[in-house]
Amino acid sequence: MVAAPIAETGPSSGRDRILDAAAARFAELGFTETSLRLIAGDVEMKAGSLYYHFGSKDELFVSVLARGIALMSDGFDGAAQRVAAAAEQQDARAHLAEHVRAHLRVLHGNFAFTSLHVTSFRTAPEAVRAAIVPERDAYEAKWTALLGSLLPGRSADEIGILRLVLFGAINSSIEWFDARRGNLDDFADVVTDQFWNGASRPHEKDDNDST
Amino acid sequence: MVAAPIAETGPSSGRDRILDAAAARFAELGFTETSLRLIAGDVEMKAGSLYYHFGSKDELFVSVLARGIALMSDGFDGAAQRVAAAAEQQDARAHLAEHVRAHLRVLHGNFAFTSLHVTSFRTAPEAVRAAIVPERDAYEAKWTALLGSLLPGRSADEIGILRLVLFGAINSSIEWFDARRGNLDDFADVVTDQFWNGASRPHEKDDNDST
DNA sequence: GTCTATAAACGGATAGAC
DNA sequence: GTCTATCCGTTTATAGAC
Repeated sequence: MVAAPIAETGPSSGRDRILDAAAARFAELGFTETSLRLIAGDVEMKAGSLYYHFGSKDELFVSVLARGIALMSDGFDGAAQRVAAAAEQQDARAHLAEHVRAHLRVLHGNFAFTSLHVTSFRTAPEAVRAAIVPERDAYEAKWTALLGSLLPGRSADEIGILRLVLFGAINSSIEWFDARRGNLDDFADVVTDQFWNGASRPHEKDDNDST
Repeated sequence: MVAAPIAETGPSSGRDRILDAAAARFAELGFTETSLRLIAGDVEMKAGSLYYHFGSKDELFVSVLARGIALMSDGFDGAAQRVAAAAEQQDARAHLAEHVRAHLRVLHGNFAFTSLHVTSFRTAPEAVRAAIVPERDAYEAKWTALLGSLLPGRSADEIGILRLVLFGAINSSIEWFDARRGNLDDFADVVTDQFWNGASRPHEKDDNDST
């Protein structure tokens, strides 16, 4: 599945413009603090008009979250392809680094759609959570499988906890990382090194950067 | 400063009962989704009566957040005292483990007051954030100083990022850790080992547990 | 200290004109 | 496809009785 199909009506159709504006406001203010009147104002429409494109505020939010997951999932698959296509066989650390870079690039490169999964998912209406949980589970399963293959000595329980710890470390960066002040790939390398080698070992720079 | 002074009017005065109920609801539903009517109902009062104890909803939320930080800060100081009083001089890893355990124990042991700092701080009203930022900074500074002393080879920038990565890994546990299914001190040990030694090294159990 | 009553504003959602 | 107008519920906060 591809995350960004061009809509039939063109690149910036009414529906997509609403989706972009909604994502930006949800990311900025949270779900409940964002009113439909505010989103409508951002695309120079009236609140009632949104209901031609979306059935409810919940449905609009689900659409935004679904797009966020689709982008993350595509990013993971792209990283897996680059690893498979690498001329020299990569070691485990380089393999992990490729995926951490991909995750962080998509996360920060589509902030409005992806950050909501970190900040607003827990307090979202139950119906919203239920609608998006399967897609989230599928993405998390990719990571669990990856870590399991990279750390063959660990039990399934340990892999599960390590994934949560890694996600906590990486995803919390949306609350503080500022792309104008730091380089995202550099941060990805620091996190990978910390996770893989530990903070007590001197940091070795990863030169296997892909662009 | 002590975090839990007994109020003049007794252990469960009106004000403290409101504070406890508010914290529980804020943690469960978030700031905006929690109405004053709901909090009042939990303590068998009417919404208007809350204004005798608190000037506004914002002020009530700030009081909850401030108590959360005070508890975390006291927990850190307690860990520091245990380290200083240890008969044998502890190594860096054991020193870190003591503080990670203390942080996690206070975090999960006072969930209603502390989890809000992880889940609801970012979307809180600007006035609320401004009021609580100094206390948060002071707690973070304790950790920055600790990590700096434990990792003398690292630059201040690196220490800052490592603290954020560690906080992300630890604090995100409030979204998934269930004390009924897992042992919190065991998790603290896993996180400490992962942070200090890295996931690629076999896990060595820490026997220096304090009770 | 707690209550009732109410002000004033804002929310999601719908109906029907154009 | 978008607008206007409106319904109806909920919110924080205040005023004054008890």
